[in-house]
Amino acid sequence: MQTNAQVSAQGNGDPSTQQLIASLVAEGVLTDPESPRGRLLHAAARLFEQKGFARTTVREIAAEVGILSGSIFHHFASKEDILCTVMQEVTVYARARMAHAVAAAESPREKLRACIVCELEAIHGLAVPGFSILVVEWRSLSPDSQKKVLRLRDEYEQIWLDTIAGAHCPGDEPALVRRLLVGALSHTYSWFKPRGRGLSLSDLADRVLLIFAPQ
Amino acid sequence: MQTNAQVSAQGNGDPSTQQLIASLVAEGVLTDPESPRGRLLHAAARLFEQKGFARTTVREIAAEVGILSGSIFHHFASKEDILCTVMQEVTVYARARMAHAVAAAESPREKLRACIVCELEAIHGLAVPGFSILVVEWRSLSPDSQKKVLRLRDEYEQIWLDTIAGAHCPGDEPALVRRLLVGALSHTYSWFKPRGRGLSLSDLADRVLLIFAPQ
DNA sequence: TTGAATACCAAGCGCTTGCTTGGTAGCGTT
DNA sequence: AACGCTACCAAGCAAGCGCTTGGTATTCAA
Repeated sequence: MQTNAQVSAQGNGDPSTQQLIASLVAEGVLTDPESPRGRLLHAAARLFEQKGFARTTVREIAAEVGILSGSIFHHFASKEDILCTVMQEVTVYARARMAHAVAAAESPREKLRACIVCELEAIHGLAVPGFSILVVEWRSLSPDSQKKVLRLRDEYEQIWLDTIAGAHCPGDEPALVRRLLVGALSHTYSWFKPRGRGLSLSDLADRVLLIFAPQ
Repeated sequence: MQTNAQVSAQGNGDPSTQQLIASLVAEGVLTDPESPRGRLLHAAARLFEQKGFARTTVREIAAEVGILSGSIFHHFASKEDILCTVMQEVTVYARARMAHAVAAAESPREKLRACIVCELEAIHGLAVPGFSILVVEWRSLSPDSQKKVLRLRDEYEQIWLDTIAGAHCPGDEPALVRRLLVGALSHTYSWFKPRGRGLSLSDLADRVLLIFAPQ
């Protein structure tokens, strides 16, 4: 494992990102983004994020990759299957990315900051395309599909809980802090613009850290 | 104004709640809940909250009040018009309720706590049926409809901002605190159960206050 | 007694939706 | 050359959707 490679916020182009994706594809937990199935998943994620699941049609997803709507069902059992797969792969990738960032940080407080930055980058489309779908479209999933995603989500949340526990936040209730934090961070999606001239993402992370882990 | 009538969390049955509604109806800013239009709005709010806007059909809303689907369009121009009206009336009512609670509290810190409790009660369906729709279904609204609701929403938010400014939260940035707070509180919808045997709503409000306004 | 307004029904139109079916082109393997 | 696999097309079905239209029952004021 390369210790000096802190995951950057510059998107999907840089080498360390591609390396992470490649290793996850090799593990079999991520679909190859170059494959037809992979390209469909990316197109669907983009559309679901942009317009929402219910307002996105399978015809639009198909058109995005240049095939007809019927051909989608060669790769997925149903429209919901697409959403479920997107959510699973997004979760797997986000988890791997955050684990990487936490391992690279040194102090407990820096580790917590790394988590915050990671999730903010994910929410704002700087690092994990489709991440916001996990929050917004949760109810569009059937109970069975929810269980599948939840199993992966638990692994993601465990990193958070361990990190919060290490940082000694007020009240010493990591689960509660995480719950308030995930809400606060998710909601930044609807007001924070990382490319604006005001608050930067790094500034925002500092402000959040100041409130949830003062000292 | 009756100063001793703190708005309770017991739902829609108690006298002070009915009095508040009646006065808003008299002002013309709320539809009479007994009227056909009012009953449709309540049914729609319930269904939108339960199943989401896209997954609720006008036929279901109509059936809920015992009429046929076509008859709905005697009262509303479109399905979206129903959603927009629901959101407007929910906002008006929530604002009135919170203004009342803030006025009844004495210290700045207690006023902030009153806001937190008010919004938690609203989110968890204890006081303002349909409140969660404002958060979850925002994107289901056309830009024009969004503007209409936003104008009312601003009045609601102003109460929050003034109250936060008075309580001197860390960083002294009321707008930022409110933004993190609204996310944290909204998200409690997906994990906090006010009727459970664990944390009570009042306990939760205390914990939130401890983090966002320590002292 | 008339007329307007309100609230609703009965029927169905036009459109979109997710998804199915039967078939084909290209490609690597044997 | 024959096979099988992957990826896709062409056509369309069945169902559900929001919404329209023309008409009726009831109520209440003039």
